[in-house]
Amino acid sequence: MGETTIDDIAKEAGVSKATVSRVINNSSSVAPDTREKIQAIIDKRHYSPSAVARGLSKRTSSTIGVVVPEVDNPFFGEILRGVTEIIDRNNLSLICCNSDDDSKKDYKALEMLKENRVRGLLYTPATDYSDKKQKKRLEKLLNEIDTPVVLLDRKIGLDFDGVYFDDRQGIYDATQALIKGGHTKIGIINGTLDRVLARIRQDGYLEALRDAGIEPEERYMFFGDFRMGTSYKLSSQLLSMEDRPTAVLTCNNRTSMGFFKALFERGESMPKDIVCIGLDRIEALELFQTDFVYIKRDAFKMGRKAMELLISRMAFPDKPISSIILDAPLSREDAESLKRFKK
Amino acid sequence: MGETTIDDIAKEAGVSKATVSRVINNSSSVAPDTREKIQAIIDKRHYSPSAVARGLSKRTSSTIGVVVPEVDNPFFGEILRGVTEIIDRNNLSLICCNSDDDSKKDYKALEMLKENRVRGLLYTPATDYSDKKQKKRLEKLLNEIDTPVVLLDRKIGLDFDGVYFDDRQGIYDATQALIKGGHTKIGIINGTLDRVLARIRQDGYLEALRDAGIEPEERYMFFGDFRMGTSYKLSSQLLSMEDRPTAVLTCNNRTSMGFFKALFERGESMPKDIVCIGLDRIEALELFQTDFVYIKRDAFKMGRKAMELLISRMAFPDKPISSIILDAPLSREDAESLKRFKK
DNA sequence: CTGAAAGCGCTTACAG
DNA sequence: CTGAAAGCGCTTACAG
Repeated sequence: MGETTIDDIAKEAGVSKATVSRVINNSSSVAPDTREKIQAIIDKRHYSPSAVARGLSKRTSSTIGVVVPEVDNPFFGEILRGVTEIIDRNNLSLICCNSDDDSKKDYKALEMLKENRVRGLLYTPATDYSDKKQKKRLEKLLNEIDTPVVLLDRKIGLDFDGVYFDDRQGIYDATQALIKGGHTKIGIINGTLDRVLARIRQDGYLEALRDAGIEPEERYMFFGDFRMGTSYKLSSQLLSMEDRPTAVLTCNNRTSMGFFKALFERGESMPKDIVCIGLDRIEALELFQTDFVYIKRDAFKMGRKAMELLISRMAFPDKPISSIILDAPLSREDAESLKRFKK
Repeated sequence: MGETTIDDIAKEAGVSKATVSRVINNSSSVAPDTREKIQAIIDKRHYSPSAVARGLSKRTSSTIGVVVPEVDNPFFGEILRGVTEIIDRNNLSLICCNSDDDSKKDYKALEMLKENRVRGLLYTPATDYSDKKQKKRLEKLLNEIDTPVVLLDRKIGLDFDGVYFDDRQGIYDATQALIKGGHTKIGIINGTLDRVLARIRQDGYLEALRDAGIEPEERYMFFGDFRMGTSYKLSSQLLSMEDRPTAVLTCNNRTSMGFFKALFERGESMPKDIVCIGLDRIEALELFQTDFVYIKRDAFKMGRKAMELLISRMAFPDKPISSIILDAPLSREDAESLKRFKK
């Protein structure tokens, strides 16, 4: 029988579809009794207007696009939960893309979102697009989408709104806490420095060392790719060094996992044999490793903030570009906990 | 300047928009040189046709709807990764909804998907809709959406395609493995039995006990809600029983977490003090609890299979309804591992 | 308060 | 091989 359309309703009610449209949208005034009659028919037939027809007609859509690099990483899962909460509250809908940290898929997702004429875009770039040509191309594409965009978690030096964590400060504080605990040989398992995420973290680490008058040692710095397997290998190397660090920073949740795997495999434990501060919570780890201190990033909040920023941008297209920086504090800052860092 | 439309391209090329449409869609033949000319203009202007206008015109869309109860649960994260993989491969797009296991949000999501005239629907019901009236209402809504639907992970007794895990068999096997290890007092931390997910698991448990001639003991059965906090409480109760079980089944990943939290808090360990088989992997747990045996469900595969089933349903609307049952084997079945279950 | 008409950006028979 | 025209299901000035 096909979907019921506004025409069907209009006919059954004996009015024009303009009038039906008015009651649907509660726009200009409609005589109370015709409104009721129309509403009754709508209810009876469970009619709901086509969002796509409406979108075309109004030249605007109510769908938001989001692209994340790893849907199955709890960090992004939390972000998505935050995003969907605000989406729901505003009667929007969400087209969700997974880029798998692959720039090809990233482009493809963006193209798709462009075709879908999304009303706004939440975007976590798959890579840094540090190559100038690539960046130009990305910028062009983003502009073609011609809709507000809010960057998520990863800066790429383009002029868009964004929500980020203060990872630099987080790592700085962590490093400092370790130093205060008496450590001077502090290792770091990071990503390669051509990724801005890694550079920022490295900066926090180096700065804290220098501020404490400690000369950074290159052999204590390990650069991988934020994946567990790589971190596992690097951590094994680190742990078997002759003159190894007494404390280690692991720069994301996957990296921490790799580190602990390597550590436990050696029959060592924390903080007895070595101390570690990680970036991001690892829930299951807390079951037994109750004194794991980590840099706490509230991804749920990031999702909410980003979506709110997007909505505000949609409302005020001309307001100045803004970046929201969320803090990334240590999960514990009480003296009690920090004492455990003592060498 | 507004988005470029098919009209702009047509004018610049000096042809009708019908012809432009033909080159975009590669439909009927177009003279090679006009095709090239048009394509050049399209490329130059980075034109891509509006999916919404096309959808309206073709009376069909290329977007799929998905509703999951917890975006931030790794289990559903994996499912989404599987889904997006097939989505990408078929040039579809995904509208993603999070129901938070709340039937109000569930309805709302479905309504929204209906308005968006999705081409197909992957649906994990928030609740069982076991109330007859509720179920009728849900069925009606699902039918109004008037599009193929594939149920994910949760059966609700409606006549749709679906992909499920064989949890009953999984729990059966787990129970049997414990029995073979000499256990007769086997506890279970399950969800309330008005949820079909819990009933199925309970069935597997009871059946295995009976098949072994063991009389099920009510006091060893605990019914919560599949959340960690609840499981923690129930597990604490179980662990402090006078005549407590020597082995326990935990019926999802959150439940296992709650169990281990309670266990470790008591300073007990596994398998020394008690044995546990869980449902679903807990990656971080493997860092130290390397002998945790669990019922393995490949959520990534479930996502892929479900999306493939949906596509095949879209292609063959009249084929008979089918359910795909994915197996849920023990993570280890070697004698070596199972030996650890020995009482 | 209400309707006729134009328009949103496409596709697709139908002619030629 | 190509174009004019109708239509997809809505919304929105414009009249009345």
